Amino acid sequence: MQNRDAGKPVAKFLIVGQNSGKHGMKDEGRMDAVNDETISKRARGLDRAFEILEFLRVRREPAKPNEIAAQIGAPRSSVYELVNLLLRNGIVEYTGAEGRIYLGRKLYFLGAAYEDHFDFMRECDRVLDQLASETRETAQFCMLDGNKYAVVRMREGARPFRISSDVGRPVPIPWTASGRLLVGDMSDAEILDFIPAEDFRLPNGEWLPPEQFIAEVRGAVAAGEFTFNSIVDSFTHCFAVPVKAADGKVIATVCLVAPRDDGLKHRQSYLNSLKHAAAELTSKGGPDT
Amino acid sequence: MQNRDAGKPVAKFLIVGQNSGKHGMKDEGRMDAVNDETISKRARGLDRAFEILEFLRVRREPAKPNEIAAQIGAPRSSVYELVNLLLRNGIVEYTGAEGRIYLGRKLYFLGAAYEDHFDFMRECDRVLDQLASETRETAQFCMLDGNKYAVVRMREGARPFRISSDVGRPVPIPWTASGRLLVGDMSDAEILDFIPAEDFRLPNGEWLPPEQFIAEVRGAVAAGEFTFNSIVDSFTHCFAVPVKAADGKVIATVCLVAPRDDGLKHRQSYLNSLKHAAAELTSKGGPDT
DNA sequence: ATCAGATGTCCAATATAACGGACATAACGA
DNA sequence: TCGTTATGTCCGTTATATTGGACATCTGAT
Repeated sequence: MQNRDAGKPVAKFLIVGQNSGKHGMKDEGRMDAVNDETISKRARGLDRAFEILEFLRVRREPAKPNEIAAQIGAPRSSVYELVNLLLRNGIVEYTGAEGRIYLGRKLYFLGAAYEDHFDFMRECDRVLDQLASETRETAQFCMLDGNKYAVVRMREGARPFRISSDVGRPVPIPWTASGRLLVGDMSDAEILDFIPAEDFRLPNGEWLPPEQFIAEVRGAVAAGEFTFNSIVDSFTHCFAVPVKAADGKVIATVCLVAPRDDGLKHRQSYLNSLKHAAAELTSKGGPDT
Repeated sequence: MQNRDAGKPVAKFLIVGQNSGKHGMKDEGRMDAVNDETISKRARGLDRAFEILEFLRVRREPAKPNEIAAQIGAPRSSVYELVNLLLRNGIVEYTGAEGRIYLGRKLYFLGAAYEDHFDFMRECDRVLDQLASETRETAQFCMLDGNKYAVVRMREGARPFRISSDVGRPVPIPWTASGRLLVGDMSDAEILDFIPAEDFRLPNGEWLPPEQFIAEVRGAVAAGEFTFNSIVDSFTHCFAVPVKAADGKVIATVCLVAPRDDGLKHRQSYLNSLKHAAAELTSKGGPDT
């Protein structure tokens, strides 16, 4: 469906949230929204606000404040208050009918500024373009988003029926080929701690034993690639290779999503293209150091 | 410089923040950040947070928390606190060296979701593409952002030296051709109230008498177009025509930015293309009703 | 007509977020 | 060397933001 500007030129880079250990600012909390332990009574407005935005983002359609409150389990009065603040700031907007609201233009602008900042992303698009035209398959650039996998950038292939996915939609790591590479730098324990247990339950209901997943991770890292018939559907074959930062850490992946028969038929040539692409991105270095 | 995906396909629409009068939610505050009257002592965290994001956006490069505090005139301790919250949420990220921070990936995702939601934007890109290829000039889709003008979508022309502007950067309304159309629905008093007085000071230091501006507005609305040698530089000629919502209100403009000689030479044909483009967008209706 | 749920508004109580200012380093010139 | 500035941290005070709940409509179902 989607397909956000798999297009032409475009912006720049993307940093891993690696907090880089040293310079300043204590690393306190970590983790997503959830509190650490003692259930603190009142939630912070700012956190709630981003919960609302996140809710709208995954829902992908407008909602009424009342409904939002119910869905995210927040006090209605708080949500109304926050929604008003967000409206004032242009972060959310009234949409068409019925006081429903949705993500606002300001967010678009902020996102655009993010893109602009990173030269790497432009490079990334160039590489994806080339990949897609070489293989005629859908090419993607993927990263971790918290403890989920997400497509950051995508270029659809040149088929009559194109395969694509939502940019930015969080997907459980074990469901994806890239997932095998993106957690490659962690120890077994870290991986198990990092990935929510329920994410090993595949969309078809099957249970992927974490040990098996970890074994695949180790294999993928060693091989510098991972390919499989996707486990989220029945017709695609996925190819993923790592993109590494200067220090050798895996910061992203480049992927191809192909129909199964084509995937198997062109396996070697696809992998070659992919590795070439990843090498180009890797050499361009990571963050704007 | 920039040039965010003037590219191919892409997303959807864009709503005017028109608050549409009726349904629910009292319209309280209005306006940008600034308080209404009594200088309330403490600023709200959420507002401050977006002030920070906005600051980074216009600055267009990373900054240290300390510096941000100084620049936006906020207490340092507050800024440090907020920055930490934003970091936790992935809204801002550490960038390269020195605890500097910048807009984060999450914002990119939120912005992408905004785009996706609106079919109109896809249509818009199609129209801009066509405009740009017809005329070989830079084509833009512009709207108001609060009480400023902003380019929402852009397609660069096919010249060796291309003309472009930043997507989303706020520009004083009187500096732009589109500005003459975008405030066309307001009364004289409303216009003067809406546009900050200092925005009538042009970038070259000259003072544009508000009466003159208003006269131009009335003329532009009547003609359904506005063209002039840009007052922000010495080499461009700008063309703007309105895009209207179903109710006839001007919600946006489509523009061309051309070198002066070409602009004058092809004036009529450019205007024709532009009006055709605007008509297409207008007929596609506004918001996702 | 009646009822239950969904929706928006208002308000007082109190947990706490924003603030100012003190403190500790690091970086930098003179 | 020393003083000055830039930077990050910590903490007590207090203004206030968040919250629960009461209220008022509106809707649709029965």
